[in-house]
Formats: sequence, structure tokens, C-alpha cells
Amino acid sequence: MPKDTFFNLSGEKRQHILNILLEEFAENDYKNVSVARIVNRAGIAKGSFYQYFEDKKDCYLYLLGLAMQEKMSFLRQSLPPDTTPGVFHTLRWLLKAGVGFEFSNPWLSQISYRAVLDDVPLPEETKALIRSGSMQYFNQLVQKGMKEGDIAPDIDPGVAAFAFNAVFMNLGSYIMERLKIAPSSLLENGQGALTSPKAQTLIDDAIRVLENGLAPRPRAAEE
Amino acid sequence: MPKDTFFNLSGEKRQHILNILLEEFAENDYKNVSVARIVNRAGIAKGSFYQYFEDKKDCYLYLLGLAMQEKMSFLRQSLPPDTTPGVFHTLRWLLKAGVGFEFSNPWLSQISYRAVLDDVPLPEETKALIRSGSMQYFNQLVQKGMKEGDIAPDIDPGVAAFAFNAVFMNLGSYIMERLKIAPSSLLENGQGALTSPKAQTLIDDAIRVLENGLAPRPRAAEE
Amino acid sequence: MPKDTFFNLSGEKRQHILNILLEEFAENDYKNVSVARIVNRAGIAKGSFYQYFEDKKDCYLYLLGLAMQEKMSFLRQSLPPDTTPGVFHTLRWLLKAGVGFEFSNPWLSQISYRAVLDDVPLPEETKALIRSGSMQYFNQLVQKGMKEGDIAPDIDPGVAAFAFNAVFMNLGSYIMERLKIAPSSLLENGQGALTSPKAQTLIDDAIRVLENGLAPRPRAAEE
Amino acid sequence: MPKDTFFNLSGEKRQHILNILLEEFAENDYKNVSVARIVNRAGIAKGSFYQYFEDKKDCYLYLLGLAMQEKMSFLRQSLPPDTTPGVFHTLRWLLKAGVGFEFSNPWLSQISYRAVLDDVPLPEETKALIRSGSMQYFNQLVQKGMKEGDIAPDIDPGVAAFAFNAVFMNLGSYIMERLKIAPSSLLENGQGALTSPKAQTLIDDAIRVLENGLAPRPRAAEE
DNA sequence: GATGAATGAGTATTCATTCAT
DNA sequence: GATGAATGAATACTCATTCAT
Repeated sequence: MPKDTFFNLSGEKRQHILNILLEEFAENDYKNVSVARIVNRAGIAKGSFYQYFEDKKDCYLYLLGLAMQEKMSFLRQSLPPDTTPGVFHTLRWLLKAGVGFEFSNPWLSQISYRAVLDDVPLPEETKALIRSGSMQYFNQLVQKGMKEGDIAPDIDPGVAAFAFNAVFMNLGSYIMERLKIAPSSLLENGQGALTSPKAQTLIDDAIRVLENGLAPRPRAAEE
Repeated sequence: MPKDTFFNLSGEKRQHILNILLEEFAENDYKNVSVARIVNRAGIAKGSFYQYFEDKKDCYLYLLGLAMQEKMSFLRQSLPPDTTPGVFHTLRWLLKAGVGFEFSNPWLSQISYRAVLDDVPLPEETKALIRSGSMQYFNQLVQKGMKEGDIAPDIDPGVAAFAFNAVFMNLGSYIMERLKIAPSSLLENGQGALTSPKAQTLIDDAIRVLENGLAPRPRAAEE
Repeated sequence: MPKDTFFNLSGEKRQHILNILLEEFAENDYKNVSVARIVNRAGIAKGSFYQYFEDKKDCYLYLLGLAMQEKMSFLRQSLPPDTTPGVFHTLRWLLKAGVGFEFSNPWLSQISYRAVLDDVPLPEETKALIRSGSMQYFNQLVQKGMKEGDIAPDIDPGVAAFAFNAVFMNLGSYIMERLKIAPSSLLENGQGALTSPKAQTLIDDAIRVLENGLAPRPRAAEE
Repeated sequence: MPKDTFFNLSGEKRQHILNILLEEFAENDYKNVSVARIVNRAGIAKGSFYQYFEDKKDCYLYLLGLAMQEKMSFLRQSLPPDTTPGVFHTLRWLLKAGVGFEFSNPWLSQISYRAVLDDVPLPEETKALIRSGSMQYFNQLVQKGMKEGDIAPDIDPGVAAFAFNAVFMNLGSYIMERLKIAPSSLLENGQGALTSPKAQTLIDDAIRVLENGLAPRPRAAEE
């Protein structure tokens, strides 16, 4: 946990530092993040960094916590009431929210992305937890979908969840690349980019693929 | 490019060094790869490393090139004659070959995997190039599929290729995790693990999802 | 010298701070004394420390002066009237008083002890001065002893004073180690430990050694 | 243990570095020894220090080992055959050898001196071992002396050993101060200073004090 | 007079790279 | 061509001291 000194900072200064921290930790491996570079860019003294944070790890864990917490609250806010019928409705909401978060918080996204992939000072279990986080959610979703007849019962449920997850994790990047959106441009206008009709179409198409791929097929034989 | 001195090495010695390089670069971040560790394990002098390679980066780029080239040739070898009908047949071949490569060359796979994810000393464009490498192939495949009527014409072709790619890139890891296969066990028995019926089933299921998701739907309305 | 602000402090608060300072400087090397630890333990602001003292060195010198002054006044108080006959009587008094001081003021003792041994920010001359402090007293004592016939005239007076001093400086530690007295236990019951018969016997034996060693030998030949 | 690289250094360079190390560790607390200062003074690169030594502690332990080993071999060489009669003969030899070592190896002396007094990275047991080293030897000597009738049986043996030790540990410094010998002058001419008649007289006097102080007193009454 | 955040020179240690042998 | 010692800029982190509030 950051020390009180960090939270006591004037909102403006804290935000300034936070922005630099986010950028550094988003753009670099944990190992490659340099405290010296941070303090230089932030225009603060080396010692100040250590008045705000226990150490580099403390700083990182704070940002990671922030990322996960923000993502959770963003998703929760975007999810439809649980009563909505059909897992694909849920999925559509979720996918849009996920991409939405990635667009409006590219740094936080990147930080939580790295938590899974990078060599990061987390107990291996914690990394596993984070990694399996979305998979578990998708597993539940698939179970529900099968019970309700939205998903074909003869598909391995794990593979179905895998497909959900693979699309969920990568669609944001794909859209950004496809629409040639520079990450930097997102900082000023995150949601804007997402709500473009083009982005919406791409998301919808991706969902259609999953929906058709997983929905029970009509009685007729095939292949 | 490695210097001539490296290629002039006796095949045996070069292979010995190569193995150690592959393992080091597969198991560690670029930043965490230690030249000192390499030369120790390889039993060569530090100076020798720099007589073989310009520097660490040169060495890395060589291995990365090797990885991509080997993967290409592995896939090319595994692909059916171009005359095979149906893109999903091609896709099935490809997916199996891709997973097969991952299973029989875990180090090379890991190295090319890291090229996309890690902080690696590549110009951003080069990283983009690698990232889009398979995408381009899938784009062609989708175009062909649409022309031949295997893929629904009302789906965005990019999204279709994206779906192919997302599954292609992650299926290997998923299977390894699902079947609890340790990477180390692959070194001795790569293909073996893949040919297990369980692995085959998972791959087949994944293809079925894509096939159903992308195939043209019968005239009847749905959703 | 501490600033006025320190002496203007309420007696209670000043004593509180003083106790903590004494403990810190007694238990740690000068270099290892941490201003941060001091102000934490004392419950004062870091800035306050610098309002009381010029700097760490100023603080240290104050405590050192205190230690020497207290020791002096303790010894002076314990000494018999100057009229007492026989330097060994004086010495016995002195030795007991010295050990007594060490037992009842372990912190102050330790601080002046460190002044000689530790790497302390004193000009080398000052350290020499402190070191020679007690020596000078013993030199006078020896001169007196020789005049009065208590000390053999054929012994180098400096060596005699040296012997006094060597015993004087180290006897306290020896007794503490011998009787397995923990320094911490002294804080509550300093004099008690000293007045034990065992301690008295050890002190008496040490004096007998010096007395016999320095007293003029009977006319008989020797060695 | 220093690495081979240190021992492979040309004798000249190794000696140069060794001298600087000895001086630094003799003149400063372990904590106050600065690797940066060492490499500056020695004119070598920071990295070189770490090619010679594992770390600062490794370097220190090497010097300490050297000090103890050199002292042992110096003393062993100076001791008379065990058959010499009389503990005071032994003591005379020992004292002269001890002072002799201090004069000819002032840095090594200082380093082993610090091992007992300073905050040094040694397990507490090791420190106790070093500390009790000479005391144990003196305890044996006293026992022997009592058995052979050289030491009065009514003196506490521990106090007798303490007296030996107190003189043994401090006589060298006293003589240096008394004869105004600067430590630096010893480097060029250690033994010379010691063999001066003045120094010899002082040592002899100190022994006479101990001898008379501890020897059994004639039947006549005393005190 | 009290506060505690800000400072920056200082610490030990690492490691890719060079270069004399 | 092979060697491995030498290099020095880089790393995270500490702490006595200052100074604005």
C-alpha cells in the first residue's frame, strides 16, 4: 500500500505522478520499469518516490490493484441485470464492456494484461488466480448456456469457454489495430473511439461468430 | 546476424550452444536473459559469445528468425496440397500443425510467443509485423473461403480471420493447461502428447465451433 | 550545543527525549544511530529534532559531554576526602565508584566507551583527549603514591598509571560478563547488582593484584 | 573467499589493492567502509571489486581471516618452547610478541580489534569466540601458574586472567601513545620502533607489575 | 515552535560489453 | 579464434538535512 504521503498529495500532483506511473508500468515490464526514469519524468526527487511507496513492488501492486478494481467496477456497471435471457446477450454486453474498458483505460488494461504474461513479483498462485479469473467466469456462463439450451451440449464446455475467452482477451487489440487507433489517442477520447459504428459492427460480428459456432445446430445432419 | 565465427563452429559445438541459447531465451524475458549464465552453461568464454554474435540483441534476433523460419517450414510441410477442398479442412490441418509445432518445439514456440508479448528490443513496427504475420495468412484463407462459399459472406472478413487467429494462437496453451502437460515433458515426447485422443478431441471441437460460427447459415432465419 | 529550544522544553518532555537519545546512542554505533528511529520513538517531528539540535553530531556531542560530566560528578561524590591515607585506598574507592557508575548508568557508560572505540565524528585529538582523560588522573595518583611511598619508585610511573587505567576501564565489563548480568537488567537495579558479595570480591581481588604489583617490594632481592 | 581473479592478480597490483583494503577496514567501521572509496583510491573499476570479491562481506572476512592467521603465526613463531619454566616467562614472551605484532602489523591488528568491538557481520557466536580467544588462553596460563606455584592461590583465577588480558590488549596502544609513534610510521619500520630500549623497558615494567601483583606473597603479614 | 514532505548525495551490487593477452 | 579480467553506467534503496506550511 502506498503511504499516506501519497494520498495526501494535492489532487493535481498526485494525478500527475499517477499518470506517469501508469504509463511506465503499462509500457514496460516490471523489471524494466526504472524508478530513476519515473522520478525524472515526474520531476520529483528519488527520495520522494520512497516517501510515497514502500518500494517499487508496493507501487506496482497498487497500480495492479487499481487496474483490477477499476475494471471490475467498469464491467459491473456495464452488465445487464442478471435476468436477461440468453447467454449471448450477456456475452455481448460483456464483450462490449471489456473492449470499452480497454479503450477508455488503455494503461490500466495493459497493466493487468502484463500481470498475466510478465515476470511480475506476484506469488505464482496469485498469477494463476488472475489468469483463471475470466476463464472461470466464462465456464459458468457456458454451463448456464448449456442448461438453457443456448449452447450445443455436444461441445466440450471447456473449449467453449476457451473460445469466449480467446475472443474476449484479444478483440480490443484487434479493433484498435484494425481501426488504426493509436493508444495515445485513446487517452483523450476513449469511449468515443469505441462507440463508432465501425467498432460496434466488428464486435457484433465477433459475437455472431461465437453464437453461430456454439448454438445448437438444427436437427439436420451435417459434416 | 551472427558472425561467421559462429557458423564456422563444428556442428556439434554449435548445436550445443544453440540448445542453451534456445532454452535461455525461451525461459526468460529478454531482459532477464543473462549472457553470463549462457556462457557458463555453454562452457565458453564470455568473449566468445561476442565473437559469435554482435551483441545480445543480435543473438536474440537470430533465434527469433530461426523460430519463425522453423515454424513456417514445419507448417508448410504439414499443409495438405492446395487443391484440398474446403477452407475448414485447411484450417483443421493448420490448427493441428500449429499445436503440433508448439508441442514438438516448445522453446522455439515460446520465443516467438515472447516476441509479441515481452518487452523485446524490436522497433514497434517489427513487432506489429510479427503479430500480423499469421493474420495475413488467415486473411487469405478467409477470402478463399468466401469465394468458395465455405464462409458466410455477411461476416466481416477481418473478424473471421481474427477468430481463426485468436484460436490458433492460444489453443496450444489451453490444451497444455487443460491436459496438465508440463512444458518440460514435451522435450522428450512432443508429438506423443499431441496425438492423444483427448488432445485431438479438443482440437476438433475448437474447429467445429469455428466452422459452425463462420459457415453460411441455411436460408431460415435464426436468433 | 543543543539550541535553546531544547532546554526550554518542559522538564518531562526533555527527559523523555533524553532517555531515548541515550538509549539509541548507547546501543548503536554513531553511524547506525538513526534520526528517523529517534523521532519515531520519541513521538516528535523530524523537524523538531533539528530545532533542538544543530544536527546529529551536535546531539551526539551533547550526550557525550553529559556522560563525561555525570561520570565525573558521580566519581567526585564517591571519592573519600583527599586526606585519606594511601593511594590504594583511593584506588579502591575509585574502582568501586567506576564500576558503580557503569552499573547504575549503563547508557552513559556505553556512550563514553564508544567515544574511544567507535568511529565517531571527533577530531582525532579530541578522541586522544578523552582517552587520556582518566590517564591523567591516574598519573597524578601515581605521583602521589610514589611520594608517599605506597608505590615502588623503580616502576615507570606511566606504566603504573596504565595498569590502573587498564583495570579501571575494563573491570566493569568483566564483572558483568563473569556474573552474567544483562545490561538491560541494570536499568532497574543498577547498584543492587554491584553490592552483591561476589562483585565486591572480584573488585577487591583486582585491587589486591594492583596493590601487590605496585607496592614497593621488601629489601630482599628479586627475580 | 575472494575469487581466483584476486589471487591471479600480479603480485604488485594485488599488494596495492590489499594495502588499500587493509587501511580502509582498519580505519573504518565495517559499515563505514565504502566500496566506492576503495575503488577510487585503488584506481580500479567498481566492477573489478566484485570480480575479486563476492561482496563487501566476503572482502571483510578475508581480511579478518588474514589478520587472525597472521597474528597466530606471528605469535607461534615468537613463543618459547613449552618447556620454559615459569608462567611469567611465557607471559613476557607473549606480551612482547603481542606488542610486536601490533607494531609490525598495525592494520591487521586494528582489523581484528574491530572484530570484537564493532558491529560486524559475524554470527554472534563467532564474535564471542574471538572475544574469548585470548581470555581462554590466559585462563589456562593462570591455572598452570597456580599449579606451579607462580601465582598466589588465594587470588580469583578469573581476575588474574582478566589482569593479564587487560594489559595484553592495551599495552601496545599505550606504548604507541607514550612514545608518540604515529601508526603511519609503523608501516615502514614496525619492528624497529618496538626494539627501542624505551619500549622494552615499558614492557618489562608492565610485566613486573603483573608478576609482583600475582606472585604468592611471602609469609609476612600484608595490608 | 512544531510539523513532516521534499531533497539528493550516498549505499552496495549487477551486467552487457570491450580489449589486452 | 579463444579467453576472462576490466569497465562503468545502471539498478533499487537509504537517510541526514532542509524548508514551506
